[in-house]
Amino acid sequence: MLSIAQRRDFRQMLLAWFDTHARDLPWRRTRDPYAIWVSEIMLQQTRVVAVIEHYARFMQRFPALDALASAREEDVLAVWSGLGYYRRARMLHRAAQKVQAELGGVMPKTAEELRDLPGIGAYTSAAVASIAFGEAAAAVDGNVERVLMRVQGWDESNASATRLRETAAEFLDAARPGDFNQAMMELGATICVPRGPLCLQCPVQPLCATRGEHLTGERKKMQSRTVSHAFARRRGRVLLAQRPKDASLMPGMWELPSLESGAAPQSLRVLEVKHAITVTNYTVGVYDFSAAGDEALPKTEQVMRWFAVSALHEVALTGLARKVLKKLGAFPKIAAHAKSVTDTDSNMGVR
DNA sequence: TATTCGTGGCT
DNA sequence: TAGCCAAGAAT
Repeated sequence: MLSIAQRRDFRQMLLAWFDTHARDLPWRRTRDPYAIWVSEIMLQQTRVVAVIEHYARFMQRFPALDALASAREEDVLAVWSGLGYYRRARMLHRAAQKVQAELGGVMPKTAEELRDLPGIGAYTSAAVASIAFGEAAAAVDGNVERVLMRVQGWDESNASATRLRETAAEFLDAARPGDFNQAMMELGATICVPRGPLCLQCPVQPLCATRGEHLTGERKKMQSRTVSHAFARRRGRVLLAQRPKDASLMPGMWELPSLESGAAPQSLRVLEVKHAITVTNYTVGVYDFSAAGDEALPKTEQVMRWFAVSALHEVALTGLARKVLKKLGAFPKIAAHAKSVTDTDSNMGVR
């Protein structure tokens, strides 16, 4: 364990490094608590590069808390489409409505109060409170845990969550808590990376007990599955199916209609893609029904609807559906702003 | 405490 | 290429 004087040195060295090496990220250019909140939710278990695009679109569409609170959930999901972990979007939306309805549209300013909002847990409450409001709360994410474990020379046998939280609080720079928290994460994301840490570039290397990789535990191995989906495009529209509202995975979102394996002739097979969702690796076969008659379209219990290709930006698509539609040239390259997203009159007898 | 929730880039 | 992994929260 570092001494009090060593922890003071650690803060000084880390913050000096952060002041000169911090990445220029969109959410670091604002002090708007709402904007910082949105960024923190998007960044949960999601890489910075993946967040940047979605963040810009989200803030353009929902620039302030009241705009998000008054939006429809399906429109929030459409902007979130492709980012994954869609529960985050639903809870962010609900939390905005709660702040608007119960708190007069004013965000809570302490970690403790933020913690009561849907989707805000131990990490996010501390991150928002420290970055947006200057509260001396230690934010402990995966980066911070890894940095602390290496600095202390701990492995998974002696680094409990409680111990890491307590240690993070002891390390925290109470004068610049927001910067310190971000600096710890920045260090973990760019220098103290999981595999092959760049110790020679590390600003706190002299204080680190490990100076290299540390032991990590076993990972659960992935399952593999083969699935088939139907693609049908007619007169600028594509046929999509809605996942059940009570599905555990991506409820209510739109995807290509499912096919029983072997239900479609091989002659219609136009594409094969690999797609991993949580613990399963999918091999996805896509069958083109565009030229087939209505009677040949897959029979399914799912709700199905024809969508204009030009308006697919406004639809809450699954990432897999988006990927396949892009590969088949059925996804708009420029953002469309069509008012009418669906055309129920062209349902063509499909259940 | 252990699972479940997406996706894409990297090695 | 087949994993590995990311600014976690809810249940």
